[in-house]
Amino acid sequence: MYFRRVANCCINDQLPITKLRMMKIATWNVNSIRTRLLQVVEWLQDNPVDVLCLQETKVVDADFPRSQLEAIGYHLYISGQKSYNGVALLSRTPLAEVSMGFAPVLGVEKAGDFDEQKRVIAGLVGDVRIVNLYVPNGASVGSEKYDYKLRWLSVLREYLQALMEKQPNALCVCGDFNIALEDRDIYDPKGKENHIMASPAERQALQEVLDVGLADAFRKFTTEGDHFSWWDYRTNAFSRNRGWRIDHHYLTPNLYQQATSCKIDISPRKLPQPSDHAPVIVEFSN
DNA sequence: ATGGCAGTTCCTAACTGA
Repeated sequence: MYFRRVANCCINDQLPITKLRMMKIATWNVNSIRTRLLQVVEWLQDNPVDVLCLQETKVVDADFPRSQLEAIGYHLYISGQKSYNGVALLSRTPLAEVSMGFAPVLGVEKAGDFDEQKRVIAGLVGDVRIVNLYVPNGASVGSEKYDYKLRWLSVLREYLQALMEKQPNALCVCGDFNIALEDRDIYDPKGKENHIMASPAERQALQEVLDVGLADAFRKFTTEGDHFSWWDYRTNAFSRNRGWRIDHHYLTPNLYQQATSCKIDISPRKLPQPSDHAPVIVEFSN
């Protein structure tokens, strides 16, 4: 019901079957779209996903490198700023109801100043609403930015709650969350209790977001640790697989049920001049 | 304990990231 049924057809004019409709949604923090453009183009040619959610584009909308991405068949929806943050949705079909920031859903008063940083873009593909997020990093536990991160997550919870109440679509909330929710999401969780991305208050804040009714697509298929989506550029962290799983797809139950795989593609992380994050792809079938 | 590396701009120094 969340995908268009493509066609009913018959085998030997007897058995009507319905063709399955597949859909792939990927998320990738590219750490500057201008620096990573060729890698993104080549990755999309090898992995023609329906929607790619980008974070940390680091460019104002007027300077976003559109043409090469449009040339390979993607519609672009972008919300960027100078130097920092910035999110984008790339879709093979036009998206409906595209919105940037919290204000279109929460109103300007509740959104406050949180939309000054470009971290939220959402749109509707078929009956699936995709929310693409770049959650604040938080610097260090106890810092002013850490407090901002916690307050931002509180606003996010209200935003998602409102989205689900207004229009109960199938919801895919994905992006760079800058939080490893569980110890198995970190290469070595020992001594990380006071570490940014692993502190109890951050995890609790994210859990409260998920409590609106979202589940981790990756953990439907993979329970063990040692699967990561981000590796520090320093100290050869990638070659030693000292990583963190901080890029996620969180799904409402209807969509969670339809998920058939969720995989991290580490191959772009091996390239020269890589992003420090790897793309993560979830696949659905109805 | 500290810094390691990378991207951007206020560009050869300072900032942010995670």
